[in-house]
Amino acid sequence: MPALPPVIAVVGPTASGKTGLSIALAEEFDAEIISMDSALVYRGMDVGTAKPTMDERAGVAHHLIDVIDPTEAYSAARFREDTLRLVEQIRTRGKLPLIVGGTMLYFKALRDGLDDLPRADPELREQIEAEAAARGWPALHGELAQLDPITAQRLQPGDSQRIGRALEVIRLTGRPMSDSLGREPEPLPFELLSLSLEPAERAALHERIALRFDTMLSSGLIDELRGLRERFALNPGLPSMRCVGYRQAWEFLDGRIGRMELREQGIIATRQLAKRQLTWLRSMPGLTRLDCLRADLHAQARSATAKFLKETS
RNA sequence: GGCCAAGUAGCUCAGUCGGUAGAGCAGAGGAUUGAAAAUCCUUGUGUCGGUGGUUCGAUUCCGCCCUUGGCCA
Repeated sequence: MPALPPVIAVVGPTASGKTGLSIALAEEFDAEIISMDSALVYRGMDVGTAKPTMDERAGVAHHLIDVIDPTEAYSAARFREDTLRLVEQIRTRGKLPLIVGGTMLYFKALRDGLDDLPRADPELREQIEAEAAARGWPALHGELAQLDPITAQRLQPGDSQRIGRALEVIRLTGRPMSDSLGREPEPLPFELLSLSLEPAERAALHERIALRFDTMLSSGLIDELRGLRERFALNPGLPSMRCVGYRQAWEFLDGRIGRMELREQGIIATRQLAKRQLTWLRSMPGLTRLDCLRADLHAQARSATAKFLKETS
């Protein structure tokens, strides 16, 4: 049976060195990079997302960066569609697809697929949001318990996002969300090597996170957000403005917190993000785990990649 | 040097009319199906600054000492 074409993924928590490693791998193996990052999709959000610079992108093609405005929303489903299409296109050009990022829901959606559910409906979401503001999320959770007891049971009464989504699905389809879940996952049309960058010492990652956030502040994170607020009709509830760093900078620009709190809370939020990403990674099977703190990380990644390409050719 | 206040969890603090203490934040663990850098759940033993005294028993009352603020010299 013919071997499936190879694709490489580089995943890991924030500040684990994905960008640097992926560009090195792309140059060595003639790859194009597909960004798997829910924050890099936003045009104009460069500093606070640690987006690869124009220099870094000059030598290696990057995809799924700067694809929407900060007023818009992307999704796991769109990522999966876009990525499957891009993998095909990149292979047509004779290049290696290299998927890089830290948005683990997107990664799961890519690997396992998604069930057949309706896409988000902004107006309906607004409506549900308004109901929640009036009655509280526990009340909507109670309503969900009537309409979709299976889903309601696995959700906490305060889990606004999932309760809202479950109600949205019912109102759009007339059927409970639980009816549509749990089909057999379809296999990916390619062979995937997943390199997972995980720090042996969490404290060392925390150090990097603090240093990087200070760099973001001195590189103009606040000015960047100020400019975005002038160019776009933004509000703090938008997915883009809930991104780590931007949320805190927003509070700072509104005068609700000072510079010290901005720094402290930004670093804390980044650490908590990294922790959630690591929780995802620990639960995921089939990853090739590398210690992102080791000096020979690139060499290890290179040799794992070369071995994989040899096996799949 | 004198007076006053404060020293309790990594941080900010509450509290014990004397029976060895608990919140928020941080940290840690977990969940995760079209907003996911989101959203949510679980998790708190620490010489209660030190040392003497009173007491059956002191983190709590008293003395002294130390540290940090403030005021006065």
